[in-house]
Amino acid sequence: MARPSRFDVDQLLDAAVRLAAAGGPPAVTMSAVAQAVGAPSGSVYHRFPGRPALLAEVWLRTVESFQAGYMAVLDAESDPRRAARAAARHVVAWSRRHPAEATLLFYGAADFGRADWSEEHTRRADEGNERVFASLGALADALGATDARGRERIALALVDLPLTVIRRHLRAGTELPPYAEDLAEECAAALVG
Amino acid sequence: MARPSRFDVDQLLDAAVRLAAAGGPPAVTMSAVAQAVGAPSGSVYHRFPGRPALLAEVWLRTVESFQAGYMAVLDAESDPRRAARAAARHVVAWSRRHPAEATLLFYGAADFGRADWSEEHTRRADEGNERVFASLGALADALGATDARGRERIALALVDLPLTVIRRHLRAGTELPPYAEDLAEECAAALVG
DNA sequence: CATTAATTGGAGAGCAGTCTCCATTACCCG
DNA sequence: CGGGTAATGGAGACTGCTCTCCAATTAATG
Repeated sequence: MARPSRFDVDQLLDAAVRLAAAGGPPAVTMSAVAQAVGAPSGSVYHRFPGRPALLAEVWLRTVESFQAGYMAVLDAESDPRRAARAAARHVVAWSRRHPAEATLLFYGAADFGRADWSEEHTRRADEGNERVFASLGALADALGATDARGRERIALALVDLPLTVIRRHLRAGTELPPYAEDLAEECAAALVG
Repeated sequence: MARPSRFDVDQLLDAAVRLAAAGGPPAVTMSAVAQAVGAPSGSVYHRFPGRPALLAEVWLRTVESFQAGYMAVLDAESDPRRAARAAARHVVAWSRRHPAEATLLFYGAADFGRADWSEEHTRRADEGNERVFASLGALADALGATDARGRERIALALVDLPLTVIRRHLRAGTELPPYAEDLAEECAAALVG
């Protein structure tokens, strides 16, 4: 029906992810993305109404991809202790497979301009978080963690700590060692008790 | 000898810390700092040769203040297990006392424009890190952690994990609960073994 | 009181990035 | 083969930030 597109949304988002991983969210400028794929800036504005929308999509696509895999792992295992270990491993394995995307996770939605997002984008972000929060809460119950402190300890063990293992190496610029998955799993197990 | 200054370095850095905590490093513009203290932009350039130097000083003053207190705690206690617990507690206690500064720790030197820093600033950053790394290495030895993996686990327990406890709440916007110090200490103990 | 030196105060040049606008291009369909 | 449609390609207005420059101000000093 019309002229075929040379630049599709995912191609632009991929470039944006690379830029963000290399230089942080501020490096994701409309012109930089355009230049990265060899397009004029007008083409970027054809796909995204503005920079806030582009940043929101970069963030949401990354986080939702991470969360989808994470929750799949949580739900696949019925024994809570084994689910906990698998979850911790998964975080590291996912980051190993998606290094640029993992880098983005160490920023927050705020760094991607959440304040300027559309209501729709904000809602998507909140819903994703709530879903993970709910799954994690159910697992915490199964593990006998009843109060806020116990739940926090579970969240630390299954999400934050594995991510931190990655972060140490990204920060230092050293390569992720082969034992990273084991380390995350064994630390998670130690914290879950 | 001369006209007295209305705006001193620390006053400008304090404002910069507040801006960075609220809006991330990109929010620390020369004009924003000037406006925050009620000065014209020229006055900021009188104290700092440019934005890279300002960002470097903001980062280094914060990190060095954190590291000084941290190493004092590590050195004050000779029993390694007690030192470990005290260190974890200290990270949380320091962050509670310095919420804005703690927020900055979740960025990296790269986000504060390390690539544009002077050689002097880069050196200061590296030296601080090496000192902490050395102290932590000594403690790891005392705890019987010999290989890279064991050392990494110690670092996770004594630095990254306590910081992560803070980060969860800063991200979510919830207040730091009173049990945070205990939680960090008990998690660190569990990881140190 | 005049000199001197450090500092303020602010105007504005230059630049980078966002976003608008619209002519042009290329494909699909009847 | 020509009309309709979706996309490109790029020029340029506008905005906000960095940084320069220099006159005006203020206090200590001899």
